Amino acid sequence: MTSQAIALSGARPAAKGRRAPVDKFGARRIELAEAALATLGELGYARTSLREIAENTKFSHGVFHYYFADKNELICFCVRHYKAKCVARYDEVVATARTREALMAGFLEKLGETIRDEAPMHRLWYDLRAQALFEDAFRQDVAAIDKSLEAMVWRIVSRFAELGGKRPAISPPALYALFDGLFQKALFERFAGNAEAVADLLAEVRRLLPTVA
Amino acid sequence: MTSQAIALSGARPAAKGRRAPVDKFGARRIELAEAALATLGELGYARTSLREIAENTKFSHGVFHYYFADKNELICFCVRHYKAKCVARYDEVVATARTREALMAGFLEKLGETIRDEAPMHRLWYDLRAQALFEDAFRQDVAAIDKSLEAMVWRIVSRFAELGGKRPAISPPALYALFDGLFQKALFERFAGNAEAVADLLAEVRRLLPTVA
DNA sequence: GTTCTTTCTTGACACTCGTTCAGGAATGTC
DNA sequence: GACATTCCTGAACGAGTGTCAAGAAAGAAC
Repeated sequence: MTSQAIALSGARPAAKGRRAPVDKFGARRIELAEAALATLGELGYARTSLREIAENTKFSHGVFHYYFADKNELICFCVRHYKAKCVARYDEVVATARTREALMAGFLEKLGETIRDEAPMHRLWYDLRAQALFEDAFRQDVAAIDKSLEAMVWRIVSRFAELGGKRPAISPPALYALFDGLFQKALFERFAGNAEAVADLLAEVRRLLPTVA
Repeated sequence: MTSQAIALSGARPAAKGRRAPVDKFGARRIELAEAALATLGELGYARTSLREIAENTKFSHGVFHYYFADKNELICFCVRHYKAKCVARYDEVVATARTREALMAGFLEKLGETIRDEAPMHRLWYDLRAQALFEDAFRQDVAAIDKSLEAMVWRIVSRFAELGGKRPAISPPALYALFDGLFQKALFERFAGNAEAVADLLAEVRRLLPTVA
């Protein structure tokens, strides 16, 4: 449900008599968003035009204006959609792991997977977060996503502490700052061509986790 | 000298017989960069055009192309220039402080000052760092700045530990990740209108510093 | 004062952008 | 079948972009 908390919102502009049974409109929005994510992750917010998004798609660029009020709404929807799926994945690890070791292993695995396979999505997120420092339109969505990520990290570490009969030795914001900072660094180095970036990140986290919980 | 390490570079395109005595060219570059920083910090990388930069200036927009190869070089130069000054300021605190308490106080003071008075500069830096995830042209400069910031934080905390007869309990990358993450969060909240953001940051750092060194 | 170089202004060029909208295609409903 | 609604296309618009080049202005050298 945490993953849903940041996923919904952004209903259609003037939905008057829309039937709920099968939400074709919502489904198409998601389809378009997932198609847009590929281009956005490749070029970033500023360099991506709706025309370019549409070109990597079977649709024309006009469709995007039919389903989204403007470019900003599209991008917010995309990132929110992606990050919600991310959070859900980590939460599954927390729900499944029965021992400290299993949780550590599961966490590191997901971490490695996501930074390896979905690096473009993550850089889009950092791009959006930076834009939110300038543009009011992004702030609410970014704040919500950031909050959900902080909560997710806190759930992981809390559970890790619990499985060891301990308590986290650090505040939720500091914990998130730490992990997010390390993640950002690894992401940057990965794009800079450092092949060891992911391994270094995982090693650092493996070393750090037991010291904070 | 650390502040210089990231400040230089970017010589004039085809400097053939330029006299060194008084570097008018370099001085003008700095003057233009400092003027550009105001607009860049207000609008961010993507939304700022050279014409808009020039409008908040006594110069015309053509001058910027006379002194800088292109928009990217201008922006890199601006941010490098600003961050070099930042590092120098913190280093002065480290060099001056004679006790743990003095170092803590000096560090917190500079931290508060800079996030209060120079928030637009900092959001420009985070913007540039995000762009570097997409654009190769920024990567080298961003990596250099990031490295210099990590080293600066390490010098502060090392000295803090030393003054207490201890050693830092955390790796340089993790330390920087932690502080940078908290700073980013505070910056965001400040722009989102949270008046307590700066105070919260300082409180968190005050609590955290003795636990890591 | 004249000449040469450096510095700066101005206007134009060639694009790209988000957005709008008239109209056609597809789909659903009776 | 016909009609209504929803969905989608593609052209057009107006605004804005980085870059460049021609030449004016300022300064230095003699």
